[in-house]
Amino acid sequence: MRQFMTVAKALADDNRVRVLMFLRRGEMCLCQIIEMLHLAPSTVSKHMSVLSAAALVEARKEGRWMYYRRSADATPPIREALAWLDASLNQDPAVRQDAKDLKLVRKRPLQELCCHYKNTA
Amino acid sequence: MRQFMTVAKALADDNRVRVLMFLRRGEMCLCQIIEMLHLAPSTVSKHMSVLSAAALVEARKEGRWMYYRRSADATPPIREALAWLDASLNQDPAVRQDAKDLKLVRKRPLQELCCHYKNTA
DNA sequence: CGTATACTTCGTTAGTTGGCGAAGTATAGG
DNA sequence: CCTATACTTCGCCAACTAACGAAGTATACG
Repeated sequence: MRQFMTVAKALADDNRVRVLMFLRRGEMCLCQIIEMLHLAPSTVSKHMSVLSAAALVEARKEGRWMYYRRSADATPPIREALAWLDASLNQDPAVRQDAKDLKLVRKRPLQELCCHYKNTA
Repeated sequence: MRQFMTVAKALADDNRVRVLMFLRRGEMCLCQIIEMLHLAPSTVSKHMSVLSAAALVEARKEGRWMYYRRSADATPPIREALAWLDASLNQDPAVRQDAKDLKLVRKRPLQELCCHYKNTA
């Protein structure tokens, strides 16, 4: 029950759900997620730790960068949760717009994105 | 997105999830749910309105009593959500204990249960 | 080393949510 | 009608949460 509620509460926030939809297409650097959400780095970092604690995403550190992806070896409950999400939001206008924006963000070099600490590009 | 979030937020509360698990076995009167949750009638009523707004349950009025059941003609997203819930919690100890208690509550006549307003039976 | 960069942790604040009891609404029964 | 009962709505309070910026940690690079 406790475990289920951790997942349920993780899914009860718009921005975290958006991130999970971003990650359908593969892993992302934190700075890319920051760019997509237009939120403060500390806020996004917290969101990712919530998703991570719920085992909805896995994290990987590479040098100074953190990469996140949907959990690969997810348990059946987690897989069902993500299936529900995908089924519900696949056709969603906001999610589709995000997917469009994401394509552009993925094309930009990481160095350009990772400057959320001096300017708000 | 908005619709999905309504459902996700409805599932982000322990007591509401418990109610959805109660309703696996068929419809229940509000007073039975009150008895199971041991919460104030007004609180339970609010919980049920949240589940109702999310289309996770349907309500039926019969005289002075309100009956609730899992939505019969639920949309695919709602069905996926409930499937996720069932898959995650079927083996859960707390849910199993609730199921035991529920069997006893169902056997008691409604008149006996519906007295949450004078005594706390 | 020391500095810059990427991220995390901490403390604060504003908004949300779950709980209650009191008051309001609706229905059954005298 | 009038009362009792079943539920809902409202107003309040305590607890939680998302957001931020400032300070802290870790890694690359001169």
